[in-house]
Amino acid sequence: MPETVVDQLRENLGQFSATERRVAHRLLAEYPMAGLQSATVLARQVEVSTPTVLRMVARLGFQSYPDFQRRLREELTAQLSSPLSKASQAIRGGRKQSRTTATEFADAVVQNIQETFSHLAAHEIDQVVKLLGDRKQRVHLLGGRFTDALARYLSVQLRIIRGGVNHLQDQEANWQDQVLNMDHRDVLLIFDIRRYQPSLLRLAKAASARQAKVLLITDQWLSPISRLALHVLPARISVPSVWDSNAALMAIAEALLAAVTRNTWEQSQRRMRDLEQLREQL
Amino acid sequence: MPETVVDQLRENLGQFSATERRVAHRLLAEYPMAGLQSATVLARQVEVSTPTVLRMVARLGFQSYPDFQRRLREELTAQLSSPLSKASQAIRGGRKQSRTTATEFADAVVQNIQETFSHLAAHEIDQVVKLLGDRKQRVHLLGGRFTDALARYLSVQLRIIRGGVNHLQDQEANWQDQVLNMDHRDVLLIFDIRRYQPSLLRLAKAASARQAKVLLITDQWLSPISRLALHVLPARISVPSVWDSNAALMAIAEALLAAVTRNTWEQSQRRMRDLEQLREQL
DNA sequence: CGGAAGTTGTAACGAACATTACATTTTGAT
DNA sequence: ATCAAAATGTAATGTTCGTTACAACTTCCG
Repeated sequence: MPETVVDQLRENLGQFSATERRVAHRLLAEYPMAGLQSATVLARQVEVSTPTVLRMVARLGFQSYPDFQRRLREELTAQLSSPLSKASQAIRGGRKQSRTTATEFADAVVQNIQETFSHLAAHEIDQVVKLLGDRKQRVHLLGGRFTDALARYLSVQLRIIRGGVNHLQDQEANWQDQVLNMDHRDVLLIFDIRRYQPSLLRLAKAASARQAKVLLITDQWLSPISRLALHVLPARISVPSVWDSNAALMAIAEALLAAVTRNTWEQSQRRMRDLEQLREQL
Repeated sequence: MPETVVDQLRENLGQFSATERRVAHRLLAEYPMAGLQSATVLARQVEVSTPTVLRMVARLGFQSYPDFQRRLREELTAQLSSPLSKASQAIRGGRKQSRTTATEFADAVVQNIQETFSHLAAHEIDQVVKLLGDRKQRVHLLGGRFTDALARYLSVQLRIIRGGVNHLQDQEANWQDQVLNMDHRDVLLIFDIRRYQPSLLRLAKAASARQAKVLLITDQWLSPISRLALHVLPARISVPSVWDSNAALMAIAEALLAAVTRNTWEQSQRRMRDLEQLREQL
């Protein structure tokens, strides 16, 4: 027997019809506020008829909608009175295998991010942010087999707030001519985690030899590129899976982007406005 | 200017009449549950007439009792969503002096991931994992402007453990012929967060019309695609930055991949070995 | 004691709401 | 393709609720 309404919702999600499920999703997403409104308002929000909301609540086992709301309020006061409600809620979550493992996975990711940031040097971050925000520098990004998606992600975002951003495409042959043109005004940000790719090291060496500044985001065991890199930001990547997790790397990338955006807000804002105009014209 | 309803109640306690004060005391004692009930019920509990309750609420400056309740709900969600960091709240409030540090950013990301997974339904995850692991299904992935990097990331990983994985490239024109060939044996996994892209909705509609199964990973406000989607996995994306964070989306993607890999380990392992051999030959 | 100002409850009204029955549409199986 | 079953929306109904007007009551000052 499920204890909380959240559990009840999650357990019965499969028995609901498609439309009822949309109601349930809204309740889960905006819990518990969505359920404290009137059924009519809730129905309007998910673009469903009022009876559908009521049927869903009835299928959860409640005698009436007011009954359902009363239960929500009771739960709420109980939850608010205990300070560590959040943790216990996550633990109480569910018994099914996949959910337990999904939660364990999430816990591992959370721990990775916390450890990652607790080990990062503020000085290192500041320097990287400064370089990425410097309009006099050209910025090149790339990653390995799995991490290249991150390089792409960051380059797309960075391009919005500044020019001179270049994502080195996958074909190694294309890199060469671009490296040839590099000098001290170029910044090369590389994502590289195990198993470290020799091709990335070769590129880093070539760029470094031409006075380009190499920045590295890697795992805690440090890619060999770290020896050439001006700044190194290591992240934790271990999770209960055969694969490694790139979530902490992404958190770093996003934190960098946020900082760059904030530090160069006037210029960034201007550029974003121009882009907006350009887009409307097309 | 009092921020919360509690403060407002305490400040105006002196101006209330004796009976009104009893109402206020009840509200303070059982906050905020007492205020989420109907005015009539609340009046009955403190043995006061309904108009007295309404007069008190009016004296607090609220236009109507529903107004008052709305405010309570808003306060409540704000309180529930960020129990651990008052710091981040202060920043969102708009103090320019307190600079958002990388740690605060990381805290927000961590909280996002925790909330995301605490709201995910086990049933939903199971079904998605099942579909992604089903070799009889073809899997297509794509995302929006920023989230397409995630689609790419997941497709690269998924391709290692199973065939029939397709990442729909950015040019919208290229989608069309691929959608034409879709039927009930196709699964379309879409990443779509605000600002939701109309082109993705169009594609989802076309695919859905051809009986392809649409899976959606979105933000907590749910992309319009959610109406067509067979399964929806919502994530939290708010961080102290002008940008949204995709970290929780990535965590979901990685959790899915881990589960699929585990559930179909024999087949996956075989394929990975074959790939390894193939790579050595090249 | 008398009267005015403030306080509180009663009662009536209208709006919003939950609920039900029913018609329509969709789905799935044969 | 055809039909039964399920799902969903529409419309009508009775209830609860918030709101307002007004009368009864209290308090306090002359």
